[in-house]
Amino acid sequence: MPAAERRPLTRERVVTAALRLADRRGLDALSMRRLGAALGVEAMSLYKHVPSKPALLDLLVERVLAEIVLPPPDVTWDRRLRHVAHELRRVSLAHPHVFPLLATRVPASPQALAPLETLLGALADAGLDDGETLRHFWTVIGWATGALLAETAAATGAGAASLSIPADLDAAAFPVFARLGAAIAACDFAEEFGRGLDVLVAAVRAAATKRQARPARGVGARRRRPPA
Amino acid sequence: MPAAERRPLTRERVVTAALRLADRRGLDALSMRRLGAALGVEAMSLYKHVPSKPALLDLLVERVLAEIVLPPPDVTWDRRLRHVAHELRRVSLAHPHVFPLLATRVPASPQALAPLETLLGALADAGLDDGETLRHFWTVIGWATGALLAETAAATGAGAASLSIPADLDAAAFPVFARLGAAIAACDFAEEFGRGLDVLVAAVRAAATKRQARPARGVGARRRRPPA
DNA sequence: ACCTGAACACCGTTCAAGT
DNA sequence: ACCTGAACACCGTTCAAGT
Repeated sequence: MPAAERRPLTRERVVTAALRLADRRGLDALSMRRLGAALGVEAMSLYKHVPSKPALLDLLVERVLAEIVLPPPDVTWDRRLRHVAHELRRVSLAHPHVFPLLATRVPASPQALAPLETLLGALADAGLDDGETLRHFWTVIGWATGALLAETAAATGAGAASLSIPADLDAAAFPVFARLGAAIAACDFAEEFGRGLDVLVAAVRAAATKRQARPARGVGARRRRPPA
Repeated sequence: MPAAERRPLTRERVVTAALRLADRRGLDALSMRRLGAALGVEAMSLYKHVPSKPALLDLLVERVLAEIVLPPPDVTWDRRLRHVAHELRRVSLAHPHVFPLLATRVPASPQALAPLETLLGALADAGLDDGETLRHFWTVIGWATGALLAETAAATGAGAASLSIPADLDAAAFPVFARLGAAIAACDFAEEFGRGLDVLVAAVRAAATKRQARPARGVGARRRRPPA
């Protein structure tokens, strides 16, 4: 193993090396000791730049989310929504071993929050009120999380394709399952991601259209704000 | 700590004790040594009943999913869909520390697969073709996974509410985020789960209606007119 | 002031030795 | 045949001692 360059250790270098280690050898291989070795340093030196291992995992999440390229702000809301979703898919597949962390830990830095703001903005611009915006935000985020958890698990070969038909499945007790078995096994993740997005964009459009047909009723419009 | 009963150790007792330990003290506290201690036995004795710790975690997932009560088969498809979703939410909140495992590991036993079969059956009965059934299946599963990951994280106090506004958020750079901050913090998970379900049921209904309005086209078969 | 060796309190798992 | 003590190869983290 060639000694790592003697550049001074920084938080950025630590996170970069951690991401590389996780990408190459999986999350289980990411130990403080191994990470130190990859940087040509003792494990204990890492604690100068990172408070703890959980904190390092949070930094990993922020780093990956920061790789998302935002859409130009002047395109239609549905293109912005699709853009963010596809970018999330892109960076997730670039770091499939890390994805379970993305699904589990919440980012706090502005860079990691920016894609979420873009998504919220797209939904608001679709014509949803605040409550509907939040609701559809959760639906999109939740759907993407679940879909990508399945796809990244398949990519790492770890947890099977998130739904595989056991060989000894009782076809009489599980008729639909048995019928769809082939379709499940042959699932084209890329196409399914696009079609799932179609379903959700259509749902947003339907909600917005319905709202437009209704007499306008803002959130809290009935209540009067107390004077500041 | 009272010595556990001297009943003979079985796989079932091991899984039960593991679930109780994870529920009470969190997943991090579930070590083979501690689990052995809870059963009044040495850690190494567990390996007689369970091949490894990852295998034990899989058994934990199966146990929790088996707690789902299936709907009666004779109710409408949308009630069956809602029933399964609400049951998944119920058992998830009964074991919030275990939920990250549910989102990450795929069940294989018939008992754990039964709720999925019910969900697939409901979608097929809604009038979707095979491809659409699978697509909406993923949408529902993905959405529920994401929503419950957020809710269980909030319940364990672990990862914040999956979306919290940092105190120092730049309101100018994150206008929608800042506007929705209060609504996010006050989110009523139970109501939001129901409304998210409404969105997805409506999406299924729309797809089914659209299909019905289309000239019938079976999977891989051109429509053939029955002789008049 | 920075880095680190040794140490502490743990892990999952193996296996030879006990009963 | 079953159980287990000791051991192996690791963990994350602390801290006093070195430079």
